[in-house]
Amino acid sequence: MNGDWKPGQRIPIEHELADQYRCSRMTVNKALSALAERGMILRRRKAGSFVASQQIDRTVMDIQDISTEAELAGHAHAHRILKRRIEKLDASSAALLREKPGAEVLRLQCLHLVDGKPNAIERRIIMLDAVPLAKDESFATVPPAKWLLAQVPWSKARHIIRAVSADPATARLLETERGDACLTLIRQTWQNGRTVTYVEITHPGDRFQFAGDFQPAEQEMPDYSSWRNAT
Amino acid sequence: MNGDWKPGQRIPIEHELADQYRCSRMTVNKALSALAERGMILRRRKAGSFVASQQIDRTVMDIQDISTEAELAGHAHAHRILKRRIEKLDASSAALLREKPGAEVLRLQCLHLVDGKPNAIERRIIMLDAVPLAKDESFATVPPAKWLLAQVPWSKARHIIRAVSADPATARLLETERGDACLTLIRQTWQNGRTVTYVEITHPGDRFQFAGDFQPAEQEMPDYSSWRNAT
DNA sequence: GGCCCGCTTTTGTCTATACAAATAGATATA
DNA sequence: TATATCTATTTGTATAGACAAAAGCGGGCC
Repeated sequence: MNGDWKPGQRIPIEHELADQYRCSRMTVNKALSALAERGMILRRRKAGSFVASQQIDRTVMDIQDISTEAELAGHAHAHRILKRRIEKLDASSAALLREKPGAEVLRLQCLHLVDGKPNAIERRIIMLDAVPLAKDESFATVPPAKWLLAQVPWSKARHIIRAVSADPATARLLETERGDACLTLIRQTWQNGRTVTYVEITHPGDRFQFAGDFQPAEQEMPDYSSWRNAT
Repeated sequence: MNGDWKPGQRIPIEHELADQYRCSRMTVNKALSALAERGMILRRRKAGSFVASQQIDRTVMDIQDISTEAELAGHAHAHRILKRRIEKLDASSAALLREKPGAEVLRLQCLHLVDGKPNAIERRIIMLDAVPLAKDESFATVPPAKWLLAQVPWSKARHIIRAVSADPATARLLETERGDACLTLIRQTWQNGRTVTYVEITHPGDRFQFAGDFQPAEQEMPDYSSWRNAT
């Protein structure tokens, strides 16, 4: 439809729309459900469907594994494991992960190089009760993210994007100046409610950014047009 | 459907699945279509459905207008217009917007305060041919983002998230140290293929982050929490 | 070989019907 | 007045059946 309804306004019930556009209620329902999933309208049983106020900007970002991303873009990727240690989860890390301390974890630190230049530092915690196989994996050839994706199908993820100033160690590894702005992606993934891994990936701010596009409905929904010129 | 299929593998055709799970093909189709929409599987007519090989991490981020976000979180929001000037689009800005130079634009600079503390600097360009009404708007009471959303329903948006070091002017306005890491969100919105506005919003890195969650398929998320008062 | 043309498989979508689930609003009750 | 209960409305979901659209496959033909 071409903007003929205003935000907050209630739209006709499915049965009326079905009559109006001479199609079945199932068809209307499918179209409206799609709109609802994209946040264009809000629906409640018995109350009806309402045009959402267009204040939320929902952006879909494809956040990929570094090595995959580099390969797709035609760049060479390499990584070096800087630290690899099995230990008990300490209190501060446990709080970060919202897990209880004492669990056996594998702690990794890893430098990623794209076209020979340092591109990211990866600091990762792997819960060994969720991924016991990681105990015997060196990660020398396959980067941790790739290995984990192949091993464990995650079922939920949480992302945080932050800007931080490079501390001395980070600056040295990323070959940038101490204090320079860095972009940090924090990701925690779960499977069946259990934490699989928690990772902080820090990129030099002058060599990295996140991008996302979004088109709200209309273009991608040809369902719409079939309402108009219905038989 | 609990992880019993591997990437690249073909999954049974809809009719077989319907038989296997004792449900109608429509139900299977709906489920598989949902998986396809989330990128979990790939489907081709006559060829079949395949488990997607590359696990792309797709994250949905709700990037809101600052004032709206602050209000929702129960914080006080205020803004001050620092600059407001009508000018012709210069060459460097034109390149940034991928528009041709010379177009008449409104250039705004605006400081956002949350609970009295500086939270963001907004540097915005509004294309006046797309939004002629902006020429007579002072933006003193309604922040530009809110005003634009009410005026122009955007149809496409592009986002970039960057980390940058605060330059002296930015640092002074945000009451932070020069060189401190800042998180910059760049957003360009279009309507019917024409640029409406381009904005860079710079937050102090120690006071701001972006967060996003994602659950792939399976359990749907009933998202009625963000219910808004409908008229 | 290479090209064109149907055949067939598989997904895509619509229809009509049915019943379930949530809940706004009305009604009864304390 | 406030609270509990009922009811009617609206969305949510499932079903079987039908046909459309894309595309892989093979046959026939040059």
